Amino acid sequence: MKTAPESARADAPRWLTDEEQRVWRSYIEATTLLEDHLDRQLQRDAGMPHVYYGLLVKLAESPRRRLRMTELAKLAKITRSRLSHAVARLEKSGWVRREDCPSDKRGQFAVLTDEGYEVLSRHAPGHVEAVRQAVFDRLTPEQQKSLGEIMRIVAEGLEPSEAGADLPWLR
Amino acid sequence: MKTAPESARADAPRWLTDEEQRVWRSYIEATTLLEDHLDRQLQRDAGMPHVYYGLLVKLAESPRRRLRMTELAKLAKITRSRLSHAVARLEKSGWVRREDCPSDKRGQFAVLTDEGYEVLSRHAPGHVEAVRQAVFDRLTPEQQKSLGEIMRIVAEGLEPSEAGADLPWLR
DNA sequence: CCGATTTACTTGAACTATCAACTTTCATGA
DNA sequence: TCATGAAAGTTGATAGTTCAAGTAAATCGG
Repeated sequence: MKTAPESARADAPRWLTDEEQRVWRSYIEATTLLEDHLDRQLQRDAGMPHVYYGLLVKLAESPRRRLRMTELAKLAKITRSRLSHAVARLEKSGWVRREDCPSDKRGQFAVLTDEGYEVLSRHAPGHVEAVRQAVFDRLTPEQQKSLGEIMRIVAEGLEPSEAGADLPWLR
Repeated sequence: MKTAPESARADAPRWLTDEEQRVWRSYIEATTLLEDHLDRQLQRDAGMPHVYYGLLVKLAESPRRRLRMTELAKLAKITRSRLSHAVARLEKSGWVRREDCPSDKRGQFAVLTDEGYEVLSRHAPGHVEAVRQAVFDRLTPEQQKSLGEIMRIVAEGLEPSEAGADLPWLR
């Protein structure tokens, strides 16, 4: 009778097959190259890294162009600490401003300034073009669909709070 | 007769459709969460970020466990500058050592030390397990195959030197 | 109402990344 | 042989990220 591999840590590691390795390497290469590419594109054209651009986008899409810090951090999938630093820098650039939350004195809103909105509008075309050229223009519609499904699955699996992943008795 | 959109910069931006946007957002979320996840896992367990782990892997796979700096940088898809700093840190940790290249006095080899190899062996199981849980365990074989193809295409499209992308007369 | 937690957010230090500038060596072609 | 330019790699300054620890306000359980 075999022991069920409850604690994989101790068991023989489930190595990747050759094919899985090829997939994984391609993943690493593509994501590294792409993130670098977009970072450079945006840094050069808009003067900010890709993540910061993403923050402005989230704000622009939000009612009254504002979001609570924690909310923004969740949407952008970054830590609150990282966001604090990022917003500090975006504030210095004049693209975001902070506002106190009236209902919760601990709370802060990050608000997209007009200048921030302007920067976004000005550089959005160049950015989507870069994304298109790097990704969508190269993939068939089926591949695009597939990519969406796959990334959705992976993202969901890693979503912080994994709904009690380490608290199995709560499931 | 319509003008061909040769210089997309000036034309109406080719915005992403709603579906394309969803795909793109999922991509961003998945890659952000995954890279963070693996960084934390490796930082906690092995004391180094994911990229550095990748460097050790490349070295371990190479003959005599060594690579020229430029070669390693190319394989890992990072700049030589970044690599210089990274190797300096890995040297400090005792996992890599530099060696002069006899045939080219400008050249340097990065060599994986025994200690480096040991660290790698020790933490590889935990790392593949993390990759499995986050990615392969969640995808069907078809999805895995599809992911490989897609990432290969994207990576190739971004490969530095794009084989004369800006030298169209050479194509 | 009060003490204990939790939540919201910030801070500073240590670390990593980027960019441009620099040194050294190699290759090329008069 | 010599000058010129390219290649290999490093460096230092600046910017961004992480982690642990911190403050202050809200909430929860008696």
